[in-house]
Amino acid sequence: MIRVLIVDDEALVRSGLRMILEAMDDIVVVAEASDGAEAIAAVSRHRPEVVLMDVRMPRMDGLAAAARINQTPHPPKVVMLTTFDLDEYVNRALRAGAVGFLLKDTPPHDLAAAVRTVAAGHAMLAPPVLKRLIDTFAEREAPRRDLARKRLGELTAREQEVIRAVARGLSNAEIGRELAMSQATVKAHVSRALGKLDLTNRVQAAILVHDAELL
Amino acid sequence: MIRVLIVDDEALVRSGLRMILEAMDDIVVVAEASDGAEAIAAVSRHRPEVVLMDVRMPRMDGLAAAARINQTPHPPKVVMLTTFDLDEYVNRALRAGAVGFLLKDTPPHDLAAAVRTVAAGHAMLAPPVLKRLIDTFAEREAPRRDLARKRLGELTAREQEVIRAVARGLSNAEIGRELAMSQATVKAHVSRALGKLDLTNRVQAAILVHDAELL
DNA sequence: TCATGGGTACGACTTAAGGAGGGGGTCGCC
DNA sequence: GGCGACCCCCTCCTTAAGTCGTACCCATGA
Repeated sequence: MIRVLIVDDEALVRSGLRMILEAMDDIVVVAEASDGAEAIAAVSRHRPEVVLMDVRMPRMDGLAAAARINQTPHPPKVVMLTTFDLDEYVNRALRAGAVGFLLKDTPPHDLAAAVRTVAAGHAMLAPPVLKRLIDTFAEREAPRRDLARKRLGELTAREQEVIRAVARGLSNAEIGRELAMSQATVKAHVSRALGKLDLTNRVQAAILVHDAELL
Repeated sequence: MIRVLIVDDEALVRSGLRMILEAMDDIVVVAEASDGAEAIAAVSRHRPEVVLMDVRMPRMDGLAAAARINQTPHPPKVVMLTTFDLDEYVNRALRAGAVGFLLKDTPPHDLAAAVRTVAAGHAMLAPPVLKRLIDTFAEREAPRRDLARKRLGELTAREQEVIRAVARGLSNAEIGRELAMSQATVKAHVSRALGKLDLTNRVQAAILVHDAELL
């Protein structure tokens, strides 16, 4: 039997979820809570394996509650529920330690499957949410990274070496030692690189390298 | 009818997949290919909606092929297949534009469901893969970020403001103008912040702020 | 062939950053 | 009222960073 805690500020939503889940013979709803604070209390009292929790709630919201719940000794798997798939929620929820993210219009069958999936230790995201996550991951980050790489690509090999060392926080003297060139040459490379990249100081260059995700 | 292209270097795997998929009455396998190069040719010839492609193949591997396929005008949805859930593959595959990632031991029913899911425009990852993705996303990055935040938290409010401005690549003079304080004060704040953080120059501070993902 | 241009390298010079050591001021708290 | 923490500012000084001019190597091609 998978022990589930339902958290939502609307009683109607809670009873709807309860009905769906209680219909499964391997799932039991051990408690309900109507906000984050109650949820935390309910977790320690009822020790559920899975928590289905709304994102938006009065007093303490689902994200904060999820974070708190995941700091307890043997935390249950937290699945966030939401009406809309707002991606800032997704990222924050995952960082808060949630292992699932479902839309409230998920069909009963899928809901039960999701509960079983997370109870089995797997992560589970509704397709639109997953798609959004991938988009964020693969595309939203990529343009800045790719632009940064492209810009760095305009530098000569030696300039790139120097600029990467700059981005590690090294001084010109340290770079000179590391790359076996005089400090004057390091400065010349940095200066030429800054000119090519249209930057005014080495901190900006360091930021660019970090955006390019090249250490 | 969902038109599918199967790409794998082993004929046995191809016929296995074909058998599973052809058993579904809404899916048709329009072609097979045995490596990445063939896959690209087959995509332009047969215009499939979904491509099921092995990651590891001779000549051109699945990741490279996926990237090339996604550069074509109306690219099909690419689902990567793999035996093991090596996460470097996952990240690279998603960056290459793949919208799905399945393990080869996926049950027939799930395989068909995955094909329908991606054909419907959704993303689809096998649970272990998804879990790994989330872990990478939510946890592997987190420690460094949290440590950086903790360290920055030791600074006073004003010091933090100054250091964040530093991390944007501003000079002391610019920071002074922006925060309405003299350049001397900016220097004093920077200097004390560097001392507290045990750093030797502003580039290192900038890196720290970027690790903290603030700004 | 020798002229040209890009890459690399250096030193001299100017400007920015950082350190040391102060002096005030406000605010909250014992 | 004294104390500590934070904030703001200053001067003097040292060191680091950035700019400019120049020189050399070497490939490319007119």
